[in-house]
Amino acid sequence: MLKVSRKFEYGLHAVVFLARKEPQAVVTVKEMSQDIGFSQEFLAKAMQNLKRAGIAVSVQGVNGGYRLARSPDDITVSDIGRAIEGEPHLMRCSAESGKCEIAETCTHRSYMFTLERRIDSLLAGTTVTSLLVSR
Amino acid sequence: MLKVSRKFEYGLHAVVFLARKEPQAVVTVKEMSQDIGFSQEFLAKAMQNLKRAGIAVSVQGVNGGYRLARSPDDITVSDIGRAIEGEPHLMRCSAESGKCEIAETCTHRSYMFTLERRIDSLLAGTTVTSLLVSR
DNA sequence: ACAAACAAGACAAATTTAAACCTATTTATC
DNA sequence: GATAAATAGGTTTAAATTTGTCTTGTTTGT
Repeated sequence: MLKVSRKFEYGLHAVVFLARKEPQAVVTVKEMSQDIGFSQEFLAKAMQNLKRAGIAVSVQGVNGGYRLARSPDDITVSDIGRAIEGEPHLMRCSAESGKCEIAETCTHRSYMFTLERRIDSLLAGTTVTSLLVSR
Repeated sequence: MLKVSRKFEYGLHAVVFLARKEPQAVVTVKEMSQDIGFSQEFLAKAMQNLKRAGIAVSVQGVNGGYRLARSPDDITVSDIGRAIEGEPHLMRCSAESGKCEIAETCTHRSYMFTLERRIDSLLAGTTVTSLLVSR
């Protein structure tokens, strides 16, 4: 219940990894995947998602790699989730009306949507910086 | 991102359906699936989960069916989620240490666990009764 | 006895996720 | 300019999960 994908885990680890480096340090996918122990190719896909979402910036060519596009203070778990898994949609009807057979007569949708927003608010309130301090 | 399974949706609908009936009314899976428009066989599986979790009570034989085991006030979205999809585990390492390659050296697990608990608290704070009032 | 209904395991189909493969492009260095 | 390191991204394969169906059994009111 409520679990995130492995790709999300990879991406989150990578962002935390980059956040621990000097602000503008460029790190290769190879280095990250070796340090973390994940599939290099698959982590590369996650990094591409993060790049397209404006969370990471890529540097091509030799000595290339990735760095964070902005301060860890300004990147949230919600941002990473949206970048890799798309918008939060607790129920199918939230993703697209018509996806649920009884959307018209359903009386509890609106409350579930509220719940969805509250969950996302929790994720949006968790910055990468807050993940850096070990507790 | 963050989506629940179809089985969960079916189960949630069924619980809300039962909650709208008189307290001890027994309803068949057939009636519920026809009213709601879901696969009868599959909804039956969801009902079995709800029964095992002590959320619904089954009545066998002719005129049998299901009724809620307790007041809608005392059934939460978290209960239904646990009954159908199991415990909430945002990350693999929360489900079982050793499921993640870097659990030992991972510094942000604990914070993610906190986040997991907070999300579950939101679900646990949403009773079926609160889903009944249309807004 | 019969029919309606739940119980539950086994199976099959469909979908999603994870991973691998391959080709192209970019760019620093020699 | 050639080369090698790296990202870009599409295609395909493999694995896992979800969804749905089928079948058999049990319970119980009529």
